[in-house]
Amino acid sequence: MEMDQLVALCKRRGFLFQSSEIYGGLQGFWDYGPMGVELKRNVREAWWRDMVNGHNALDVPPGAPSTYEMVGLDCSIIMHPQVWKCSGHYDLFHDFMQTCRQCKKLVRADHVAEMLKESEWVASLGTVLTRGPDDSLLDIDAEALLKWAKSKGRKVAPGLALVRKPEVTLSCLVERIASSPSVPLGSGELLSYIATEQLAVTGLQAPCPHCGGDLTEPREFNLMFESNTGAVRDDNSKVFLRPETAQGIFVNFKNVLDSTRVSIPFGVAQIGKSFRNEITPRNFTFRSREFEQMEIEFFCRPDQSRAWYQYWRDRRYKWYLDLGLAGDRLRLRDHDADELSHYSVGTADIEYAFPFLAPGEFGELEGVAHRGDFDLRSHMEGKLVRQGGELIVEKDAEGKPSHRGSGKDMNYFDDQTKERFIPHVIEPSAGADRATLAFLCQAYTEDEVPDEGGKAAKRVSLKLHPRLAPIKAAIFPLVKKDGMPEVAKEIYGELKQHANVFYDEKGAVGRRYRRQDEVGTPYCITVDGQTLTDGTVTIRDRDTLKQWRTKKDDLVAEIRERLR
RNA sequence: GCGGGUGUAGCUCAAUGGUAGAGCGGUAGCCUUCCAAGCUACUUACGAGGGUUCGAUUCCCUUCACCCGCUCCA
Repeated sequence: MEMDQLVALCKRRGFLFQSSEIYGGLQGFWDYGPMGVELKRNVREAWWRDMVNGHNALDVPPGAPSTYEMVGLDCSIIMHPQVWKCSGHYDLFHDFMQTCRQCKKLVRADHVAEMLKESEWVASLGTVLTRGPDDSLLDIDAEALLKWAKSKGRKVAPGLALVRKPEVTLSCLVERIASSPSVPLGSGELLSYIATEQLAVTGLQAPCPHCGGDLTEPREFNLMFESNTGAVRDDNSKVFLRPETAQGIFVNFKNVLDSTRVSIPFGVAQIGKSFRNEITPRNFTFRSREFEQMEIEFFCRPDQSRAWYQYWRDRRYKWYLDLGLAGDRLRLRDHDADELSHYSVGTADIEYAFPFLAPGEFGELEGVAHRGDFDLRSHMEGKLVRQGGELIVEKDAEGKPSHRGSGKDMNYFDDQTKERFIPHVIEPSAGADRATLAFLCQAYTEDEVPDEGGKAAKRVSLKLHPRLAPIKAAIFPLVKKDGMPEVAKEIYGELKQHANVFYDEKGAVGRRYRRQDEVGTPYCITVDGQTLTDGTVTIRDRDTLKQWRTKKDDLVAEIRERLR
């Protein structure tokens, strides 16, 4: 399936529109149409029902170490700025980036020095320099540099000023050495000199690790949306739209404990919007700047956390399978150790092979992370960093915490064992929009069905799970006469009390079937001549096209059964 | 943020420096007894702003959005 076809169908049938479309659209923002809003609501409700509401706290679910409780929360989108400072988002999401003016590549400012050490062209340059034991430069051989620039350098560092304008660049370097011969020239300074084309105009410039070209000044790419509270806009009034829903759960940990009588192990669930000012929103709704998360923070004893991690990882994977994502397009991938976040002991991604990705590539639907006690401790003690194997409070130059925590005690007291500890956290964090998109991609089907004359005709249908389908059933009179519409309308009124059903009497019945196929309606109920004599109707299955007769009085029970 | 490509009706696609067409769709009606039938009528577009020009959808500039690559991100 080509993504274009799905995008076209989504627009045509009212699943997804570009935000603010009449004004040309806004990158990274999307609107759900009348069909889309039902679909996404069904995704959310399936999740809430399966994870929270419908969870039986008295039974041990398959694969779970024990029984557990589940409750929900709905937290504000804008929270105290200190929340994001302690969580690490404030520092992490303030990346400074530099662009190479020659090769146009984008690099993180704080990675440049490290990347230069590993750069191919720097290594090549190193072969013509003489170094002392402490890596300082002993001698600058202008002849050798020039020779390198005109041969090897031309290949590995085409953007380097020394390569593009060797004489000009070298003369600046020579002048520098002549003017202050007592100050030794470090290798970093040398790299800057040979990367600088017009010293007088631009000053020294940092070289690009890729091509040696000159980098722009570091510019801030803040991934958190900012706003201000109150009338005065200054640094003190600055607030952020949450980049994840999780922190609302952590900061309410004590409130939940004190108000609900839950005891460990238990999970707190939340569904809500989050915002990230992504540099490059791409791939339909997959990477949006405003998106909805479905997150669980599951609190447990540290010694049981691995078992719970395993449980949630498998439980969440199965959830997608049960709702129709194909096993060969869905995978559960454990992160490599070097890929893990600074706080995580283990993380697995649930990924789907979206059609916009290259063959063999997968996109993340959900991350299931073992977060240890990182989050609760962060809000208790202040922003944490890993040092050796330990998490310690990050300190500034004066030795004070760089971001002070709340100071509130996040310990849990176990009445059974009389132990006091900070619970460990398992976090299954799912994207509602990504799940919705995956279900749409999976459901999109083109097949051939015989038309009126018996010839094969192309059909587009959405083979959505009945729980997810926006419209659960459509009710048609076969023709618009002989009292059929009256009976059909009666059935519609009856069913509408139980499910989102749709009535249609316009045009040929085949056309009405096709229209429902395109929005994924699993069942079509048709009132025909026989209905008027024996009270039965036909039910037509979207995927098999099979039809069978049911007494119209049994319809409510049958449809409800089929929608479970 | 950079480079390349693309923007004409709800969708797919034409034509044009001088009144923008079609197919499909949608709406209404007729007809129609099970998979997009037929007939009639109606409906709807040059992404936005500026410039050149007597006149711009067409040429130029800017901008916005989408696609591909870089980069980033989960």
